[in-house]
Amino acid sequence: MPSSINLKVSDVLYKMSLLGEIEGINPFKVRAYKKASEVIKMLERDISLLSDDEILKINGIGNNMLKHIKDIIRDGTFPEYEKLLRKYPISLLDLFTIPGLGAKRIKILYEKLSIDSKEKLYKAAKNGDLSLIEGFGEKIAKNIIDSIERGITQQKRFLISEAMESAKGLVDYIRSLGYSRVEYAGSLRRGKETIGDIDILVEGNENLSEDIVKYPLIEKVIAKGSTKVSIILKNSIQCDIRIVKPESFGAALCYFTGSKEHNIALRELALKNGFVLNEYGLFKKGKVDKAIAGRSEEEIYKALNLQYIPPELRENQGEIELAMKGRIPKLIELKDIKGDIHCHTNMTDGASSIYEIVEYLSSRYEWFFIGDHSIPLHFVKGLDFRKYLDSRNELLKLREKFRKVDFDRSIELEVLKDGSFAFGEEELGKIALVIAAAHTSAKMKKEELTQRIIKALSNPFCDVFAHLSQRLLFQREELDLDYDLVFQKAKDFNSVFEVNGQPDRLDLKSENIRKVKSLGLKVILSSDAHSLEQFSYIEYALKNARRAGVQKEDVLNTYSYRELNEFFQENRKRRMK
DNA sequence: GCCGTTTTCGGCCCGACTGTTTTCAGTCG
Repeated sequence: MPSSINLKVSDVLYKMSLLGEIEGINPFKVRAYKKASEVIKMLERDISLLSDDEILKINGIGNNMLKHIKDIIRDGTFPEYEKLLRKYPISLLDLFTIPGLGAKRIKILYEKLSIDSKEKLYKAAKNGDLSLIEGFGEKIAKNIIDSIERGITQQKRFLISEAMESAKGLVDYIRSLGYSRVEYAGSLRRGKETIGDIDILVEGNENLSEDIVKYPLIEKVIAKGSTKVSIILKNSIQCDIRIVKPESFGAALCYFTGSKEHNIALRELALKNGFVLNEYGLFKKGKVDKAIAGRSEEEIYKALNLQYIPPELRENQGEIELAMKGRIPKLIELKDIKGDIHCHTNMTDGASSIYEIVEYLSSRYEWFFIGDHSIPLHFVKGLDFRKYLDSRNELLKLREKFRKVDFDRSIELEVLKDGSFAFGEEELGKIALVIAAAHTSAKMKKEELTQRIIKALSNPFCDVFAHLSQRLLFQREELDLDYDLVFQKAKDFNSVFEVNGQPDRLDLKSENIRKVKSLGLKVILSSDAHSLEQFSYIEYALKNARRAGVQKEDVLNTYSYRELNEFFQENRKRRMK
């Protein structure tokens, strides 16, 4: 996980890049600051603990940047940055969040009208002061007013589920117009935790733009050309639709899937090999009329002598080097998943009855476990042991009727403040699958909290540990735990961590899944469904796991029902010794 | 400011769209 010092360094370098842009320094310097900011943000290890040599090994960081970084770690700033801060107010950077405003225009606004905040900008636009400046016409002023009034900024991000729903709606609409090849790209396709905007690719012709802007859920059309339409939907998600020809579809899909860093690395590799790569195809240098590849992504990677790289791995985090050596892992796929372990019925905070869930899942999976919260979570009617047993017996009776599928009752068992479980040992032995989780007392000291979790993991009956970090995206920070210590101890207990697919949880997050995998531990994916529709959320857990490079054999959902139960029984026995 | 199977200097991804113009700069992804 990025340490707070990494985020600080990354933030200062990013601000430096923006101020540098305003100042008008060499654009490649700007890019260097941005790139350094980016890689440090993604860095897993605490940069202040790395040696100079180790830092210099990071791609995008040279001697000058190293010096800046060390200054920032020590002083929180560095001389070149200070110099620009004396010249421009930091509040100027807020203006970058307004679409259509970049460094050049921001500088002019500041120098000519002393505008250094959204408030001043808004007033000036309303008063018509902007028209005093050459190059600022009516439309720009209107756009500024519009954006500020509606709070449309470029930094807003969305849960993947919200973005996916919007994307599917639009894709269906375009298909209904008679276009058959329509795909979403961008961070949605890469399965990122949160999504900034939606990218959609359509094989079609220029007539399509006219039809697209008739989509009823559009709030605003930003741009409309023959190959690109940009819109903002009513739920304020921006959506870029690209219209491409069949011979370019693969190249465009690759290009618009990104990430940007992956693309740049691919293009640089292409150049080294005497090719030019763009969204239309892969071309021999100087012969841009005839593409070597472009119809499919596979074609392009192959022509670059690379193994195919799944979208989830395209972050320029070493995947290109792996692909050169043919060592891209075969990632787990949806079809490998045989069952789910974690959901909620209407006995606690779910929407459906046990029967409805069995009926729904019996046609989808080979096996499944139906869970529920335990005491002492009274606010969601958590089950006591008696209720667990009774409802389990009710469930098991349904085996008669649903013979083709295996199922049993799990429980999301509360980890108490001292790390013990809400049920005693004798009771625990009678529970088919224990999913330990903490929902309360998060405000403990880091050391105490860490010990609490470790104690829970050491319990012989801790079959699975659910949503470890307790984060809720956009709402709640992750627990302040010593994660490395927790994972280290987890190795001793052969613990299994859940990868929760609720779009606001996605917990473990992919960085932590990677760590757990590297220790040789298994994970288990879950939907944590609270309604029938939410069982599909396991796909978000899957995406998260794929981004961590997880393979079929790392994931217990790929086991048969028998193998799975044997695994857990083995684990319990071993821990009791 | 970074980087090197063409390089320690001279490159650095590149095309689409908008707005304000009259041939293009700025922004964006």
